[in-house]
Parts: sequence; structure tokens; C-alpha cells
Amino acid sequence: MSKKISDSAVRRLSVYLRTLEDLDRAGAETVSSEQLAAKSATTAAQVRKDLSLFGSFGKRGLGYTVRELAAEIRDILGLTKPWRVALVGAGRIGSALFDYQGLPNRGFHIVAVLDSDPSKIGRRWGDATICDVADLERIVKDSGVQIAVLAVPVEAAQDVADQASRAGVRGILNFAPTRLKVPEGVTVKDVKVVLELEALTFALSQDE
Amino acid sequence: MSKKISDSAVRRLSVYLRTLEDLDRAGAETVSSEQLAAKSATTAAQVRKDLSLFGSFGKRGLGYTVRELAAEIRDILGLTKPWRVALVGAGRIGSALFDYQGLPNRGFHIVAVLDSDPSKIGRRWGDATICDVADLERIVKDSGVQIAVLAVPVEAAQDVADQASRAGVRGILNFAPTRLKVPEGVTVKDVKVVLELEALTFALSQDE
DNA sequence: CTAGTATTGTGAAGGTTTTCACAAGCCGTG
DNA sequence: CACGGCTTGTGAAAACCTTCACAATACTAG
Repeated sequence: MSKKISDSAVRRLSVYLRTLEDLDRAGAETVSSEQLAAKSATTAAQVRKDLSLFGSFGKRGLGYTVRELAAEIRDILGLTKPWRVALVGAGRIGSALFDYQGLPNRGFHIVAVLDSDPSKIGRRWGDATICDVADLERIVKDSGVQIAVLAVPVEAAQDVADQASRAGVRGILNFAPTRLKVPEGVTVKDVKVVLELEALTFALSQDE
Repeated sequence: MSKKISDSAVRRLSVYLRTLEDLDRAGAETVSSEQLAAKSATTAAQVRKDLSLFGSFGKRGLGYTVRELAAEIRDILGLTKPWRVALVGAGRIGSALFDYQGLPNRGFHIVAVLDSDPSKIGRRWGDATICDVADLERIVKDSGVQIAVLAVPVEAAQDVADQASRAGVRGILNFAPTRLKVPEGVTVKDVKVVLELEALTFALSQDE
């Protein structure tokens, strides 16, 4: 049915959304593809092409209504409904994510925090209690968790991914530096810090 | 001089390197493009094409020597020399990075940790002392810092990036969810957690 | 109502990246 | 040393992505 959308297009949409939210906060009512492109580090033609993959959201001669376009992109990205997230790993990355306001703002609700460390299990974080990761499957099922965020050591990641997949999670955001094997129907995205650093050193090594 | 190398090719090289390191640890001596591709989630042709951008590292009929190829890729990515890194922001992300063994292993040495919080300045982390971010420029110059890692709140990020650029930093790894403006000659790479999550929800919204 | 300015949406062109397919090369065996 | 099995390196083809360029349209001013 829907034509294939490239990953880069999706990522640009996400950038446009952030830009639009900034514009809205700054009080802008409308924006042209030219302006949106400038603030999103791309070109006007690219903006229009990206949007045209999903519909026709602007008015010729006028541009786009900031709020309307933001709403359309939220819809495209699947951000109009809340997502139930389980945070696995109550270490420093887990705790930084737990407190990060950007997640609930975008509709990502952490409904469970899990860890394997007995000294952490049972502790309270805000209004969440840290649960034993051994109960992951039950918790995922009971709370209807759709997305698992893996902020666990690399040795544990595949195991947690297996359990989460078995329990019916549909997406995994993985902070561990390893390529997870997951069944059909489960989507993984990786946060690759070292890879970014290496892309950086490649760039730096080039221009000298 | 050097032809333009696509970002995706560079990122794949980084993945190959990790795979090769795993293979080496597992005791493998040689690897074919087919095997390397399977473990790196790409195709054999892609592997060969990527490598051919930089030279000819294999033996026909035999494949690649794991260690040799790893060394070549390290060289390509600029990982054969140590990089001096300043870590700005001694919060949870900063502290997670500071303790992460993956960085020194890859030649990234954190030579300074900075923060603006008076209650943190002066504290010791391992054998580093947290410095006042107001001294960033002096420290960058004195220690020959090449890369700044920004693990600071979004409001502070642009300001720190400006100071770091002025002090002569060549690369910035940015964890803050904002697009940094930097002068010519400074390269920025972003770690985009929310963007990955949104790419995930897009994928999940598609197949249902 | 007409002219003029602005800006979208989109086919077509241009460019880049990936895949294909095969000659060239390496090794072990007999 | 000749043959067969295997695997690289690489032009050429195919697929994909970005940019161009312009007709279509919206509004404003006169």
C-alpha cells in the first residue's frame, strides 16, 4: 500500500517537527519551505518533496501553518497516541532518560523501570518502583508495553531483547554497542555514541 | 585529493570494525566479505565496495585477515592516534561516558571534565578533577583538546560550543537536542535519542 | 477585475549509492 | 604443474535520492 519511505526522509521529518515546535514557541504562525529548510539544515526543495510523500499541507503563495504542519508530522511519525515504554536498566543512562522531559512531551510514557541489581530493585524513582528484570515478560504483558529501552550492559542486552520480544514488545531502542537479533515484527533502533565519534574522527582526519 | 566518501560508508566501516574486533576476540583469523556482511547487517558486495574506496585489503580466494583489516579500518577512521577529549557536563550522561571503557579502548582520552555547578567543581572523578566550565578555553588550549563532548542542558549547549570553537576544538559530539551553529572547520555530530525513538514509532505505525 | 508577488507541489533531470556479475587471482589436491 | 573451488575487486546496470524548474495557485494592491 504505502510506498517505501527512506530512513533519511523520516529523520528529516523529525527535525522539521522540532523546528516547527521552536517556531511555534517563538510565536510564528506560518512558515515557508525556504525558512523551514534554513532552520533544519536542508533545502526548500527537499522539504517540499519530503512533505509531498505524505500529502499536500501548504498553501501556494503562503507557505505552511506552523501548528497544522506540526500536527500533520506528528501524525505521520505516529506521535499522536501515547506510547508505553519500559526502561530496562536503572543506571546512569536509565536515570537520565527517566528524568528527561523530552520523552513525555513527545508522548513516550515510561510505565516501568527494571533492573537486575538487588540493591536497586524496590527503590522508588519519582512515582515508579524499580522492578526485577526477571519479571520483564509479565510486566510488558500486564502494562501493554510497546517499546523497550535497553540501557543495560552489553553482555545483558541480547538476553533482555529476547525476553522483551517474547513478551510482545514491538520496538526496541538499544543503547548497548551490539547488534541485537530480534524476531520478525520487532524493530530495533540503536543509539550509537562511539559510531558518531568515529564518524567525527574520520571527518577530522580527512581535512588536514 | 581524496574523493568524497559518503557518511553511510563511513558508518558501515565503523560497524565492520566492531564486527572484526568481535571476530578477533572469538579467535577468527580470516573472514570473507560474505561473513563480515552477515554479521554487520549488509551485503557482501557492499562490504567489498566500501573497502575498495580506500584500497585493496583482501586476498582473492581467501578473504581478509581479521587483524589486518581491523588495523586498516582503524587507520581509515583516524583511530590510530589518541584523541584528546574534553567532557563538558558532569551530570549523569557525562558520568556514564567517563566510566565507559569503550572510549579509551578506541583511543578517546578524556583529559578534562568541566561543569558549571559550583557544588561539582573541584570534586574528583577517578584521577580527574572537575573544572569550571568558565575555564574551558584555557583548558582546551593548554591540554590540546581536539574534541569536545557536550553533555550539558540544551540551553547551555550553543554557548559551550561557541567557547569550544573559539578555543580551537575541531570536533564536537553533541548530546543536546539542538542544532549547533559552529564556524567553518569545526565538525559536529549529534547523538539524537528522541529522533531514533521517532524513527521507531514511524516504523511501528507503518506496519499495522 | 487585473497585475504582480510569493510560494507550493511535482514531473523530469541529475547525481549518488547499491547491487550485479564476472574476470582475476589464490590455494589445495592430485 | 594443471584443475577446481572459492573469493576479491571492479566496471556496468539498476535503484534510489536530491535538485531543478515551472505550472498552479493564493493573496494584495490598485
